[in-house]
Amino acid sequence: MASITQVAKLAGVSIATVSRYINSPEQVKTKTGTKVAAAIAKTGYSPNSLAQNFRRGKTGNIVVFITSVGDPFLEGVMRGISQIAEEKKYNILIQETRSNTVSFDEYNKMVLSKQADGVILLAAICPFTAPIARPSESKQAPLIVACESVSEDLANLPSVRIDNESAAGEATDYLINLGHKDIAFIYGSSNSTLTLDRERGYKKAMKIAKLPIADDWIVEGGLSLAGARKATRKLLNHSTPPTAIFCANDEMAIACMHQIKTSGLSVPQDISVVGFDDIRYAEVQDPPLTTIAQPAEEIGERTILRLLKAIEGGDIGQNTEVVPHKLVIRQSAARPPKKRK
Amino acid sequence: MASITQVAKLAGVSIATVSRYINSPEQVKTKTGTKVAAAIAKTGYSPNSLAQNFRRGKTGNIVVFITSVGDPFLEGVMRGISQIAEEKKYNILIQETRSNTVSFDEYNKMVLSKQADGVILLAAICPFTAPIARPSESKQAPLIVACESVSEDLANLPSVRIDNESAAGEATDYLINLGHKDIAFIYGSSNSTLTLDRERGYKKAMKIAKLPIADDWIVEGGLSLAGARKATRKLLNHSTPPTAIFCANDEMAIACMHQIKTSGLSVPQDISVVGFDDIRYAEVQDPPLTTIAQPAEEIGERTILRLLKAIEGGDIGQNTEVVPHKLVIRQSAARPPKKRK
DNA sequence: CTCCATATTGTAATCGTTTTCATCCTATCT
DNA sequence: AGATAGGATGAAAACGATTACAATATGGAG
Repeated sequence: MASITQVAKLAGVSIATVSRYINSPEQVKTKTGTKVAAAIAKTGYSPNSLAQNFRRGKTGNIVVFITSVGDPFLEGVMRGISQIAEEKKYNILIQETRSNTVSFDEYNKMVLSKQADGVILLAAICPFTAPIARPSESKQAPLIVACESVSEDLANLPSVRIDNESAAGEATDYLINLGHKDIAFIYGSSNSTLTLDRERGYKKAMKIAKLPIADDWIVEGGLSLAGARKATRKLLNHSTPPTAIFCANDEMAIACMHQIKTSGLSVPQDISVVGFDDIRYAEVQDPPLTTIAQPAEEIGERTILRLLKAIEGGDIGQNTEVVPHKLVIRQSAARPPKKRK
Repeated sequence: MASITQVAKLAGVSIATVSRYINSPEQVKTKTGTKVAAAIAKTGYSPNSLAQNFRRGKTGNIVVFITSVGDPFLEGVMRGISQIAEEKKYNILIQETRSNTVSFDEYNKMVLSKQADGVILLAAICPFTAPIARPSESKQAPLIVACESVSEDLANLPSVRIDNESAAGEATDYLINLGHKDIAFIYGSSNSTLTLDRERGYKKAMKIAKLPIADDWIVEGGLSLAGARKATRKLLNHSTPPTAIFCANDEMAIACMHQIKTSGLSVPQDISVVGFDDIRYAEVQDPPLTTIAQPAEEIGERTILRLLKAIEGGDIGQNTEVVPHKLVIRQSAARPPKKRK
């Protein structure tokens, strides 16, 4: 409520002095400082950050877009992001996109209109609608993509992620090496390029192993528990059900395992399950879930470091930074049952 | 980059007209409108929201403080909040507090300094340090607490939540009615008043049933999987282990079940487990977790509605709004084993 | 064609800071 | 004591939008 003018008046100094006292106290004489401090205390003054931001031309905020809170995978990445941001005195704000379709332009505008100094797209399922003729094409706002990969047809956005395709290939190979031939795949959503990458990896591995890829063994799990359960039921009702199911993320794998057990079968004796992401719930499942681990915290750190470099005038680059993944072997996958059919 | 001045110059009109064209197009003649539109397109102009916010004196943002993304419980509450906010044209920003201790004053200042029009504290574990002599005591910023209850010694903050104490009592009663006498409790953290409420409910129910409350049957689970596993191990190693364990939230209950099974016992045949919150992972556990469900979405809606009323000048009130909870019975709790000792 | 009401546009003040530049003071050196 | 360097302060411009008010244009009625 109180403005700097009132503080200045009360302290008997000019507003410039008050401003200096706040932003660089060493510039003002101790004696004046105490007077100002007293006036601030008395008025309960707190700088109007709207005015500050306006004047300074920056907010000190970085907005991270996520699909929704409550996704355990985000935790590690956010930790990496927040730690660095805190050191560098930036404030992290998270915004949920939910099911809203947000175009690339809208993200860009967010920065152009100064609502944020930079933007991170974190595993956000968003149909990256190609930008309509961008006006000042030269000026790309500081924006970086984490975890998600970006469709080819769009600008070559800078990003940090694992090689989802290779990782999915490894997971599939693991199942193949265990002796599985009938391997199904539950993908997330056709909006999620990340999920599509994983599907590609699965298919490639199957093809290399010369194993059949039945169309009806690739089903959509909608990235949700309910969706994955339904998908699993569909697979179990198949005339020749698979002996292994590879799920595009852990959330779906957990639901998948649950559905298998509910149907009276056991994991991994009857059917093996492999997930992706290694969320914290994976290892406390029964059986503990075999999955692909992402270096979440490292991804977060690298992402924000590149973004900050861009914000502070450096070049963010156009390339995709690939970080290593790891297959974490637990107990949800084993050799296929001897007898079949 | 481009400012309203440049657009005005290019369109051959005054900045007032440009402003009007953007904010209330019906006030400007169609012909002028097209000129302005052309200029905007050409310059790629996007209003500087820093200037807008400054001038308008509000941001249109509401900040929700949470401890961390990745907590599945938050999902429902946030859905409720976001839906209403969207209708009312407010923007929801989430900020993680992590382990940082944030004082009440800091939240208050956030609004006073106009960074947000209002603040929601959502299940945020924060030591509500009492405000230091508040200056303009009269002016309480629009701030409301969701889910968490607030310690007595602090100002009577408005809040929306379930009756954690009663709910915990019901859960405990449920175990007692099943025939359990040796019931342990895993609490979250001594920082979390919400957890303390649940502990109180547990103790009260035990006392009413005249059952012993052994001190070493109340252990800290740290609100984490790892912490709860450790706590469970401690309970299992007890000279007379409990036949039932009530956990202050589902996350810990899931870890608790896992630890019990890892130790070669089974749930619920050997030990019953009950959780709290009914996060989405609860029902896909093996066995599905019996727990207390909160009407998360409703909590979110009520919270934001009250906050918006306060922002728009109404009175937010000082009272706690209590919404109904529900015991969800699944398969993680059963009668205690016949033989004991 | 003139006049008036109304629709449209322009001028300029304003929001609360930060910051440049000029001014004034103080202390040190000669 | 006088000169001067440098530290502390103040005056005022600037940031980019919104908006009250004034000015001008437009159109219809008489």
